Amino acid sequence: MGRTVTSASKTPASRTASDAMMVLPITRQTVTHQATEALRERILRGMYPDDTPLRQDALAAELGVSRIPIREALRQLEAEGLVVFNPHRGAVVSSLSLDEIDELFELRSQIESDLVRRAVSRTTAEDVSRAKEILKAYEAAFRAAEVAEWGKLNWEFHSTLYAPADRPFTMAIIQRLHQQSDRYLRMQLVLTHGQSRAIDEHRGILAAVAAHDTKLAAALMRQHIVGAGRQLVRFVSTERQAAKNGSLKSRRT
Amino acid sequence: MGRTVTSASKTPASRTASDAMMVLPITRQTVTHQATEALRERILRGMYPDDTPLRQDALAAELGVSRIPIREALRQLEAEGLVVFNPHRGAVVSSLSLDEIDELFELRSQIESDLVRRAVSRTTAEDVSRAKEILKAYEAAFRAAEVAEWGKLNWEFHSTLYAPADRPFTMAIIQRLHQQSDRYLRMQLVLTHGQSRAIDEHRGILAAVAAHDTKLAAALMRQHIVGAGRQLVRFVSTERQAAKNGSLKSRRT
DNA sequence: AAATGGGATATTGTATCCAATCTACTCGAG
DNA sequence: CTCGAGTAGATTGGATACAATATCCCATTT
Repeated sequence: MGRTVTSASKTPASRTASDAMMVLPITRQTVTHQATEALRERILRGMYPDDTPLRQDALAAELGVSRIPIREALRQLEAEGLVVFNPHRGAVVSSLSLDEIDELFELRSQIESDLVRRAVSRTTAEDVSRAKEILKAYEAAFRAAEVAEWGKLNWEFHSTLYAPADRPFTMAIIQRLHQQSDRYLRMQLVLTHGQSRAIDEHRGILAAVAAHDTKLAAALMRQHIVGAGRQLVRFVSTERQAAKNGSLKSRRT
Repeated sequence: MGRTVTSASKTPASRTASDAMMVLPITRQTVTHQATEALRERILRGMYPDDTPLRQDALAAELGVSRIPIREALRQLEAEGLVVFNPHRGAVVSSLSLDEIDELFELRSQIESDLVRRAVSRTTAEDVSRAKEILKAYEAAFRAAEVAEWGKLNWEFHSTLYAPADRPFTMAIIQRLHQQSDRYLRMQLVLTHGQSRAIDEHRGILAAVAAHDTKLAAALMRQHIVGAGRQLVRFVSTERQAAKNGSLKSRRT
């Protein structure tokens, strides 16, 4: 019974090394696919902040392709919830309200704590050591505030813990929710320079999983996500308040 | 605080009446949008069964448009999980394995029972009477095996119960999961001519909601979904076994 | 001075056309 | 007779070109 790791199937440790060897044999990537990945990456990295209008011509020129693959990519990202289309007016990067961010994290905590619960009993020593490896890289990226790496590694850590549950369908959904939350978490990470309880919490969760303490692992995971959500809502709240005041001030000049 | 009903915002009772008046003023629908809806509808109705290859030329001719809007529609449906793309080989209607169907319903039961739990205390008498109206139409469609109506009404009933929870984000996700499950439930509905406990179960759930019995409502909802999932897995299992035997026999000739 | 209307401009939406790739079939060699 | 190479047809992927729509500015009017 093979476990599905939902597109995060690259082994995390040897990723940089294997990429060149894995990808070269299959240069069979369609331009639309590449455009989708490029745009998703840029949105997630915060290169295009919330509510940025996404001009098809500009994106096409930037990526060196025509508008057709851009449009198809935007459609896909729309369905992923990263952009919003307005007929004849173009697409903009989607923006979550505070309520939606709150809801997002509550939903995540519910689903992901359940995933851990299902996974723990099936988790092998190998799984744990893999998670440990990822966690090491994660902490480095976290401290260095390397937002690009951080997001990937955060997902890899979580998904490694969930993988033994063997729930590909649920994983795909959770991965999208992670995408959405990471957009804002990264922002917070950059501006707070890594002030967070995330590292300790991750270690605690991993320890509980390694000890096969199902209840504890699930509870810690829930707390971890709920806590991160609360913290993030506060952060975004003050950020937006500041931005609003700033725009008011500048409008007044 | 307005409740979001996630695109099912048409009031169900006056739908047929209001459609003509509501839609005519804004004929501003893009062809891509119409194509997306048309194709989604057809897949959900079972007009294109699982694994049907979706030829862009054929679809374009059928809808009387060029291939561009078709391709964009297919991209969107891909992100919704209804079709799968193979580079340079075209799109096919996606197919769920038995394990995935099982997982789908377990996930639904988890999320939806939680939604009911949150909703009950805020449910008004008006909400209940609306649900009652929908249920009436639902039962009629169910008995008549009008698959097209049935699916919509089933979702409307469920979403009406969940709406007071005020969880737009979760609702959007659940709506997609409903889409996936309905594809198979409809098949079952047609072939079993409405043999199901669904009607009684819906009434029971609504009664519990009306009585503001949170625990009972949530428990019944969970049972309803889990039960439907189990029944469906059995049904699809035998269906596929039969299909396989049939194809074996025909291959032997 | 404010509001309204018209037109220029920018941007998106769709169709047509060409290139790249896959599939299936034929033909020939072993 | 089987297997493989090669070629023809079909189909998708992508670019260019054109049409439809929205936005913005400015003139004109009240």
